Amino acid sequence: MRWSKIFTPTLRETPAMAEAVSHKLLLRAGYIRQLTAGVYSYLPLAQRVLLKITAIIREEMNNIGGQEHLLPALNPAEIWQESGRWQVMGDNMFRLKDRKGAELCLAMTHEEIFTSIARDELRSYKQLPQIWYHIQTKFRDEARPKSGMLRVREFIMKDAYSFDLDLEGLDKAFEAHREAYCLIYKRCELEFSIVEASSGAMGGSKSSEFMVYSDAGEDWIASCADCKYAANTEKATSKIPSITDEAGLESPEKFPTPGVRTIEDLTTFPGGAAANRQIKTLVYMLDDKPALVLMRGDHQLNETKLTDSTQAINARPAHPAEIQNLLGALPGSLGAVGVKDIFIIADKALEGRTNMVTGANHNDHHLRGVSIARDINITKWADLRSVESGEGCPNCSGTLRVDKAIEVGHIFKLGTRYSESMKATVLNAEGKEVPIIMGCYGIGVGRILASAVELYNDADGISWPVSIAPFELVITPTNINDALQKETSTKLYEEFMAIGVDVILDDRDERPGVKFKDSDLIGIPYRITLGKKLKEGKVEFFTRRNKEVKDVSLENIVEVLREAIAKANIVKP
RNA sequence: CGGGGAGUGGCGUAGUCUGGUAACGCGCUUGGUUUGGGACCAAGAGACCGGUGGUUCGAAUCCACUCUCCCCGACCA
Repeated sequence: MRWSKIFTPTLRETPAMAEAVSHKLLLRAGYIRQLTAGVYSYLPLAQRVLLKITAIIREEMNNIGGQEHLLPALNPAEIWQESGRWQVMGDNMFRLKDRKGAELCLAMTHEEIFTSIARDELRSYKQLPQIWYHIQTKFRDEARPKSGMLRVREFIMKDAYSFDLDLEGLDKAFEAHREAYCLIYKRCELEFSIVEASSGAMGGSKSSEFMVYSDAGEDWIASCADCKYAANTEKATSKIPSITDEAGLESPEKFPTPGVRTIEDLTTFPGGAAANRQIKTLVYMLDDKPALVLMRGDHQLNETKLTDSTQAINARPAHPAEIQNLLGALPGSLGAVGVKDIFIIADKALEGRTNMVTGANHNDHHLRGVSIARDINITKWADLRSVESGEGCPNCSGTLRVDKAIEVGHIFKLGTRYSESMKATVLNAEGKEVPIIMGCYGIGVGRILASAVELYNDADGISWPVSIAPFELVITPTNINDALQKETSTKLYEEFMAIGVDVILDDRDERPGVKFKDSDLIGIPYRITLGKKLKEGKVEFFTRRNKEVKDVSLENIVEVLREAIAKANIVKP
């Protein structure tokens, strides 16, 4: 490719809308343009990167026996109704009607479609196992797209589905994907970690996420330095010191607390209590049914844990009016003592506690001397608490830390969640009809691209890993009007192309500074510069990542470059 | 959905409070001089100021409504 021909609209200034580093750089370097919130056009540079990422994914998926399909993005409502997810997906699904009024949606994921193919076509256990995948555009009507490519409404995803006769087969498929994913991320040079995660609306038992630690991420990961424990905070548990209470009063005692609205207020109020001696009472609507959620005063509720433990599809905090109606008081004075006929779920950290303080369901009044078991009619106990940095590792004596991360992949053991609801069965060796055991395995292709930029950038721009860079090498004659430079650079360019190096020749009639700035911004890993020393048969070899420059003779330059990129495990798209 | 911010040539902004017919930098075009880290000089092109309605002799500026985007939160296979 000649630079004079490629469309690379680089910008000197960053568009004001961008916040995340990857978003700014991808815009500035001419990779992407935004069409509307959460929807981007991938310009030629980005497309080159995407093709390289998907080539790596394809190779590793094919290596574990994956067979590539390409499934529709436009789906009829019926198939989603069959699995029950037409409702479950709620507002996150883009829905539309065709001219006949039939309901359709834009697929968010493809369990239903792949399962329907399996149901229609797989008859016998002899046809198992299967691993099917595709790389497709998916749609999600995110409430708030953000951070450039990291949270979008239209995105490219590789998703794979495994079909097995039994759980052993599923375990094997799951493990095969785990290993393939590790190879994929390694080859993209992403530093990642595998964490336990919630399965959420996907259903199924076990799920693992592949996370890239980055402040641009949206997930919080709890991890232990002393052992291998790592989990998304929506799933993570921790050890915390137990608290010994005094027996306290015979029965709860109501006392006035004018102006007290928060846990914090009550800790300083005369006759109040430390946060860890308070019961925080939250009111949630779980699928439009009210529930009281009880937490220790100093603990934070994790809503994913709440929905996971109650099987609720939608959970939202109740509105003040709903709360007033339900409990007769407003937030700040709420409690569960004496409450009947309402679902009450309590965090395990409250188990066995006595002599606590909580709201009295009477504005500006609280109760002291509350003993959970004696005074509150708990419907269900569950782990609802978000773990915090500094708490104890659940697996060893280490300490947990909590960091932000970008989710770049997620693998699930689905089991029979879809095969049962959609009746995808095969006959086993005994001639008995059994549901197919499924797994599903996703990779966010655009997120790999964005994560790589988040990980590899500096003041001058992007510094791509060689394996996914839009070009591996740029040849830069500092003055294209110099006959020797022009001739030599063209010769080198053709030579590198002939041996399969992905090279771009910067044949523009621009000042050297412009060329250097552009190639640094775009992030091409290696540059060969032809300048004054060319007359002595020397060119400059520049490494983008560490800015190292060395003079190399013309005879050796091909070999030097070849060695440099040999280390990257490159697949040609 | 709650809170905050912003829409002015391609990009970044000023102008809005205090109404008088749009300015600056970058980029772009042409000519010339330059050529190792985003050159310089000169001459140009390019904006009905997000939209609709209103107030006014006159609106980018004031008022009402509305659309869109960004950020925080909520939400998020």
